[in-house]
Amino acid sequence: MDQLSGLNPQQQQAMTVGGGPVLVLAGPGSGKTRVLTHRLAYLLGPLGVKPYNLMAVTFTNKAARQMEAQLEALLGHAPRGLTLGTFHATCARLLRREAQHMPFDANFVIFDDDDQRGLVKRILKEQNIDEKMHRPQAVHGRISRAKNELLLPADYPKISYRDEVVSRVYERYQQMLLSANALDFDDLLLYTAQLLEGNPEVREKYARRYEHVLVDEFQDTNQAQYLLLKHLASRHRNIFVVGDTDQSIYRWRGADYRNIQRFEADFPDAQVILLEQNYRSRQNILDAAMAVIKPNTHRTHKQLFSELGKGEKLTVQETFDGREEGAFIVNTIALGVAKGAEPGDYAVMYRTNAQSRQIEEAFLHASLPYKLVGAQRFYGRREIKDVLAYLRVVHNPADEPSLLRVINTPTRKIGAKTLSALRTLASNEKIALSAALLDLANGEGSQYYDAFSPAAARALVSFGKLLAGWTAEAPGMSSLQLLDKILADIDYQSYLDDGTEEGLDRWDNVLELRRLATEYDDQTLGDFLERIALVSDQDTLDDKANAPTLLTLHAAKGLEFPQVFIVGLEDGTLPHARSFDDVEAMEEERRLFYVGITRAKNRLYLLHSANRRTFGYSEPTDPSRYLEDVPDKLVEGGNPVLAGRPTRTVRVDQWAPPAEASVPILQPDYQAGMQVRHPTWGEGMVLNSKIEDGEEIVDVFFEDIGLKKLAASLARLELI
DNA sequence: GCATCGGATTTTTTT
DNA sequence: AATCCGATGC
Repeated sequence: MDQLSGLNPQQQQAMTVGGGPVLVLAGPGSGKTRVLTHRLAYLLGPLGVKPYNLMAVTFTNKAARQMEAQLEALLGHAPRGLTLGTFHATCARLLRREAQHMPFDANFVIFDDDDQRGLVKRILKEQNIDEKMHRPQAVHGRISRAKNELLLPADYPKISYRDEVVSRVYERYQQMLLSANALDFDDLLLYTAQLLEGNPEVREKYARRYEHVLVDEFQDTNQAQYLLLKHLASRHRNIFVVGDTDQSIYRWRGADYRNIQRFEADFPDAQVILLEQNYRSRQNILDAAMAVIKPNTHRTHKQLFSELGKGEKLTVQETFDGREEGAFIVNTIALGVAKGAEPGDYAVMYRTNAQSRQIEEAFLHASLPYKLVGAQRFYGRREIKDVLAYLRVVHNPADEPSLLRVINTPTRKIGAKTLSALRTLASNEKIALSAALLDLANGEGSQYYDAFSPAAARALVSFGKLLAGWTAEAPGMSSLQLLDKILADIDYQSYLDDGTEEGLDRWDNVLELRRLATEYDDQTLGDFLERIALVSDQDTLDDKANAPTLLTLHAAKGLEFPQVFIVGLEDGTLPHARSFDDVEAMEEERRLFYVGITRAKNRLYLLHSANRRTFGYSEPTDPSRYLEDVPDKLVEGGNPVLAGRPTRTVRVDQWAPPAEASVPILQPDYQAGMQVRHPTWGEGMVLNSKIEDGEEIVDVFFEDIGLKKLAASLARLELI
């Protein structure tokens, strides 16, 4: 295999550079991921490094999976034993392995956002702190920030009264997490960094093991991540990091692009390699990107260049309001598709998740399918959280928040009063709530039975029996079997089915979770739960569906699309109003815009709307100040935002739908004669397929049950 | 113990 | 606009 094939000289240099610290400064589209994968292949192949001695960290699981696949293609086989994953997943694995050194045990659960906020809330209540004055989210934000900066509760600076409160809550928060045998996202990094810092034996073990450490998106590492990398590389000093300060967009969660400077200071012998050639975008797009990022301070200019030609000019368009913005997008896509573009070529990017709704409505209205990136949308749902909470309690009985969530869902007549009695009992006996419940499962034989009123005792006993049953059977069951048993035991389907459409939707979501469990059925319950806790938004992206993608600018990092819309380019939205009074935050907003621009390969649409609705009120807006930095000559018809030009608001509503747009823009994926397999009905033959209301409807003849009409997007058909 | 209603509050971005 | 919270009534 010629490993050097297809790489430019700088990329080759990065791939084959000798040992020691290496810093690759890579502009957008310069083939960062390619370089990382090729370097891994180079180390594993020609240099003969064992997979076991390599670590590569990425920011999303998707990126990790992509690298894995490319690596397999380069090597001809899948390397076994390679440490490749996100920071969080890698740390979680390490902590489980080293749990004997930690104040928690190996089957800890990972608390998500909701759990974290819920915990803070409980503490605020417990300590009689006014939630109005100290918003749970804000308090948690400060705690999270402290952890990212390696500040422990004891070291938390107490300058103001607010600090005093945060510090008190922080301390209790850590206690409560430990007592639930739980870690939050930040803990995964913090504890790992602490372990490596404080325990020389463990540090040596891993520092010896990892002969090479490779890091993607280095500009978005925080202090905890930096410290742990430093320790991991302390023995061999072969640390290879790739980053771009201009794409640093996670300052608010502790990321510190100054880590790049820190790296150069800590490793003065670091070799620096610059990747400037862009293989993604047309030159017009790169010129716009450079012009937009230029006003930022403290940056070294990168001359982005492309050999793909100038390409088409950009479109800067004002619409009347958000509704028309959606209509403009949908019309433009319909027109483009009618002229031969693929629906999947398009992406729509926005600053805040709330903006997606109106865009979705426009797509729904036009019966156009779309893909929405965002894991939270699924995993944050009540029914999903409920079911996961059951699994979590069985996996880790110490998880009190989950226990409290499920103990009365569906309702079992265990209300506030009974709960507080149970709590009192548990704290008097110094046992966990779950332990008390498991004992109560013995009915009248339980030593705790008489501590409750007869009705309360009965309710607790029956729940205790359920819990005891699951806990006893779980070890011999797969996640899927356990899930099914729980769903059946609590009759969750009838609980959800309240006769409304929404109830059915909720049950569908549970079935979707069940499908996910099927995928991970060969893994342990702990792996399954961890997997779910650490999914990133990008991980939910379905590459196969040929439909436009809707996503936030943050979620767009690392991705590319032939045609890109960046919408809501108004002062207050991008830059976001919350950033106005902070110079650094404003620079980050600009970088966010830059990241969005550089996602586009061929065509870029910049949209702003004269009126924007927030909190239910529609208000006039000003175009984003960043639009003024887009050079006149790069924009079709000139940049309308520049002084002296009349605005040209289109009223899309009044457009006659373009004739071409009425052509169905979906092409059937199936055609008559194809052999397919359905998960329940087995093999069959496609008799016909057509597009109806934006859905592909396939007629399939199954041997056993005959003719069925199926929606291609829902039935999980598999081509044979 | 549970359902309903009205009012307040919310939106930045995510592993 | 949508969700969350607390108070009220059953």
